[in-house]
Amino acid sequence: MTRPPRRPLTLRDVSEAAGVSEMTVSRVLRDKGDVSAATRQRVRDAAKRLGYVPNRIAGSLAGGRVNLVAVVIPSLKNMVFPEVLSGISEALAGTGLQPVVGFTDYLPETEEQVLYEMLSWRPSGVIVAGLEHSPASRAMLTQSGIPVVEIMDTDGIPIDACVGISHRRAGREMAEAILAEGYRRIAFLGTKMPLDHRARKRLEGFAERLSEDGIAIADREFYSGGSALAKGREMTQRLLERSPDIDFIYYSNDMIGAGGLLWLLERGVDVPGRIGLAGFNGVELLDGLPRQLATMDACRREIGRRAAELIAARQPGTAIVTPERLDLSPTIAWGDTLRRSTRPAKQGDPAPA
Amino acid sequence: MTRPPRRPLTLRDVSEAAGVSEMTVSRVLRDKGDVSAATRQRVRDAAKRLGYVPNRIAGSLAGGRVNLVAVVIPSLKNMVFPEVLSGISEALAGTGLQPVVGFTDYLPETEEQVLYEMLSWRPSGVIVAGLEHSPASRAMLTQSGIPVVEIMDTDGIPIDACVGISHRRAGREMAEAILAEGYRRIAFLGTKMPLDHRARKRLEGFAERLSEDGIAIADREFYSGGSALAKGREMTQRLLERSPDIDFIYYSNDMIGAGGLLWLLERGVDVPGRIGLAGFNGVELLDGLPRQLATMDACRREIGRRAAELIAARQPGTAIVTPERLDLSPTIAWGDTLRRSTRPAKQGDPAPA
DNA sequence: ATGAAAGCGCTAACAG
DNA sequence: CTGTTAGCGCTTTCAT
Repeated sequence: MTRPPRRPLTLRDVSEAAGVSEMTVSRVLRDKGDVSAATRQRVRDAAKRLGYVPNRIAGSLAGGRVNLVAVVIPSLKNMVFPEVLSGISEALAGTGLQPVVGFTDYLPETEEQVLYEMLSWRPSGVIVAGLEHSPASRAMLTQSGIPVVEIMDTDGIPIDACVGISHRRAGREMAEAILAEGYRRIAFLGTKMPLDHRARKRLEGFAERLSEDGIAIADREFYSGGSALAKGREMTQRLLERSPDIDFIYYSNDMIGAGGLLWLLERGVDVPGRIGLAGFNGVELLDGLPRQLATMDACRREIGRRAAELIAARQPGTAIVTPERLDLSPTIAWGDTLRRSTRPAKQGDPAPA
Repeated sequence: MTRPPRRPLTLRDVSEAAGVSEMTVSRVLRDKGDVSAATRQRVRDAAKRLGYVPNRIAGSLAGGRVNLVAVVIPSLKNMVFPEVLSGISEALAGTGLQPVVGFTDYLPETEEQVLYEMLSWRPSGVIVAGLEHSPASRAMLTQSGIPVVEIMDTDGIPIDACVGISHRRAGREMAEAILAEGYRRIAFLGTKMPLDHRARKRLEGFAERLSEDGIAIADREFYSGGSALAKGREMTQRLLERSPDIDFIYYSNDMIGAGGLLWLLERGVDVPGRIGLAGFNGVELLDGLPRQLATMDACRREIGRRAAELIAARQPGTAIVTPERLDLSPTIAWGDTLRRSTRPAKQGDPAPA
């Protein structure tokens, strides 16, 4: 490929083509200040004809305003984040603000670099996943002087503002529901992520609530990498071979939960009679499995939306007062794998074991 | 929340704190030019102590270089794009380039706006999904004078360079395989997306190959929105009620294919004996289903990686010659739902119908 | 309603 | 090795 390296067009080119000052062109292109309809038209035509695209680098430097919002998340592999991003993107559409995304891979050090990188563009706001940051990251965010919204989690003290759910409470509530349905030999299967603070907090809240009823987690196992569905199968199998008397499995996400569910159904195990299951996230993706896995919505899209709205509301000129903490309340989706109470048999149910 | 609006620090602040010229600070911070170890240390300390974050807006304007790569994709809802993005992100890590993502929602007009928006930041390259663009978008990209890589699709003429697969050929090859296995009453189920050119091209190639054997698509149906797994179930059911003699269903994506597969297995239908199935994309997510759906890898991650590498290779200073067309060759993953030839029975197989 | 002048904060290019 | 001088392309401010 060889294309002639053209000098990018500048305001001056348009100004010459339209026969007006650069200033007037600038005014027309930004709809700022009074310009006669005739001039406006000439300028618009010239700009379009030349294919002029303004240089925001220069514009931002001069104007002191940047229409960028930094979004810092761990990864796109974890299905929750694409949805959060969609929410952000949706809410930002029409505000003139644009998301810029960076990934941390759950590494505090990478987060630090990414934040530095993004802040160096002087964005109008930052949305960052989680409340746990390195001291250097905290310092940068605090110093930045722009709105900072920490998302996903509300168990902790936000630097500036936060939008999310309490994962500790989410774990507690699921434990509560499980106990209420009479399960007692309860196991946990999850990701091995020392740095996934939200999964950790869920497990902590979960274990805490169980212990209040004098119950300990009967068995547990952690995994990393690979297809979650397949992992869910394997782990469930190993778990039940090791601890055959387990009557409930709490999974740290819906995908491994679905894997476990499929494995159990294939073996004709009575779910939720003999064994109950629950996951976490409420991934819509799984609607359509033979049975609906019990889960809890992580409010992903709404978190994204609200965080973005918060940033937008804090732009200079907007006098809206915004909360510094938005604690959303996910509710349990009971599905077909948690409630023990009898229900009409469904077509496709395997015979009880 | 009320934080004191601080004046952001500038090079001058660091320069004064360290007792050297702004230029020297600039050199240290960019590791450019020779600076004595002692001075370097003093500058580094001062910058860190003050919490200085350079202003790239100014830097880019002065230096004429922007470390941003614009990535323009339809949406994150379609699972393929998070993976493409991951590939891009991976390949860009370490090059000093940073992806900036924009979404088009499959709308040419939105694409136009997003491109305009992104080009106004004078990025060092553009990665954009698809080969179909509005005339205005084409003009902008051509004018931009920066490397443009169109991804996902190679059926068409790239503006500058492209990386992807031929969806037409993908459709043909799947048709070929299906015919080779002896299926003859073949249906198509897919998304109703007049603007998803890749799905369209797959279907075209597919139908074309069938017709070469004198076979027409026996039935077809399109959907939009909702959970793909559930849609796959519904559509498969309706299809088979309407056309009970169908012996193969080609799905436009793996998720609806998986829905169909689950529905058929629940009913004890012999797959792939009585009816064969195939999807598209090769989503790893589904590894762990009772049967592995036949599919074709869309090379998502690799497309992202190669596109990013191409952009990186075209940066000024890099003299690497890059191809203008990279046509990846996806291969059929036969799974358990396409090959009719007898195979050892697997545990969990339903009895033949 | 339009134009002219003065930077925004940084880096390229040149001096020393 | 370090400093000085000009801008980068736009917007702000002040004239006209």
